Amino acid sequence: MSKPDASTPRERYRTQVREEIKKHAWEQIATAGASALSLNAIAKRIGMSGPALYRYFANRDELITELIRDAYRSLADTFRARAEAGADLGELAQALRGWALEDPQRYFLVYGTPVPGYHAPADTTRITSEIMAVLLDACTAAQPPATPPSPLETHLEEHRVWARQHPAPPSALRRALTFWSRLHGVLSLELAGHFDGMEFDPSRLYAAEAEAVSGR
Amino acid sequence: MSKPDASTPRERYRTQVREEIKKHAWEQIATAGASALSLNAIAKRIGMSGPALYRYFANRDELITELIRDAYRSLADTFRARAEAGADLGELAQALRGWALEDPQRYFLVYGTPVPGYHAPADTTRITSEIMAVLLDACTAAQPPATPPSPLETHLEEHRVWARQHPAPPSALRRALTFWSRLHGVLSLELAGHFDGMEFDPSRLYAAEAEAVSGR
DNA sequence: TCGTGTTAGTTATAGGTTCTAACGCAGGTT
DNA sequence: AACCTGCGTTAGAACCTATAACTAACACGA
Repeated sequence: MSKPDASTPRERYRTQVREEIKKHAWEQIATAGASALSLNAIAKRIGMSGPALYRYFANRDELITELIRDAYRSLADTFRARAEAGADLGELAQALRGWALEDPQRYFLVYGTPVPGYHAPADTTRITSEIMAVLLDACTAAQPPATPPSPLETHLEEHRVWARQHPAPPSALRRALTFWSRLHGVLSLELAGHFDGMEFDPSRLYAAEAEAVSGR
Repeated sequence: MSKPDASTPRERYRTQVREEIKKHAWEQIATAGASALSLNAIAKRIGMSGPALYRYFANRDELITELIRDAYRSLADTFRARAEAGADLGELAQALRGWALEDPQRYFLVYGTPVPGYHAPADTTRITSEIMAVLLDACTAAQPPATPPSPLETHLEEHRVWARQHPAPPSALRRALTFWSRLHGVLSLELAGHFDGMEFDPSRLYAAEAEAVSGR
């Protein structure tokens, strides 16, 4: 699915088993959440006994880290694909929602409650900045009507290291952040079921926020 | 803290122990998150052996449910207190942020990743609608410049059961929802550490969103 | 004051988890 | 063909939730 399956048959077998483990892990996460992920249960379903799994993942955390990495990778891929197809901010917003609804637990794995001790490995930041780059592209393309920069925008202009070398104007920096935070706001409340009792349609709220953030 | 401690000394002792259990549970959650909450560890720290704790809480879920209820109660109380002190939307936003930063894990317990099987008990919805009522009051007070209702606003007007009997105009319904979702968006990203690498000040973004949602 | 029922605590136990250790064995490597 | 690397096994330690059975202390009515 990702690596070109190198050299030795040993390695090929190894990555194949790793992939199968991850597949079952995703199924388990989708139904019961990440906290209920059991290495034992996965091993048994694959057909091998408990500890064998530790040949492939050092521990539970490493498996989850791998899943998080894959989730980020998946989001970055769909984002980039849509962007290369010429998507504007509104379409990116829709892509984000589609990706989230496709597998809510995957969304929560990335954007949900973090476990206090855990720190993401360095290479996930590379993926997140890839996502951010796509977003900044789209925000820069969405030409804003020239207005005097807000205090927030000047602050962002002074702290723009997170945008790497991207030549986005301050208004685009602000727009990217609000895109992210507003859409995540609606999405996470919806996926967490906080709109459940209420009878309105969350997609309408999402659409309104997406429109507001795409520049009227 | 809540109940007036009724009748018998047995009951008083009982609620006292329950309260101590919850106190230790909160400490544990604050440092290691809700998923790492261990009844055994709590019992030992209190000075009694494991299973004794089951006299006070039927199981782990019931304890966590109780904590969630308390968290909701706490948020509703601070919200209502500020509202009764004449706070407008901007001050409510600040109160929300203060409450969240005070104990991030408490915030996540309420607004974080839900466990798939879990369903909140009926009486928490009463608390949430109390919070919503305060919010709707403030949104109605923030007199919007009369504009033609957006599609979202007419949709909300047609599905306003979640607002109970509150006489908020459609624009206030929309404002309450965006208040909630936008502020939650910034807050949850910040608390989850997604802004960590970036060097800008999240409180500035929050302030900007709070201002935008309070009606310029 | 003396039973009697309730309740809080105990230990023992069952079944679950992650993860380590020690071992056999087969397949790939040389 | 012989080696040896590495996969999978079982055993077991140290946790966890939760139940069962039992004891001790307390509350209260006769």
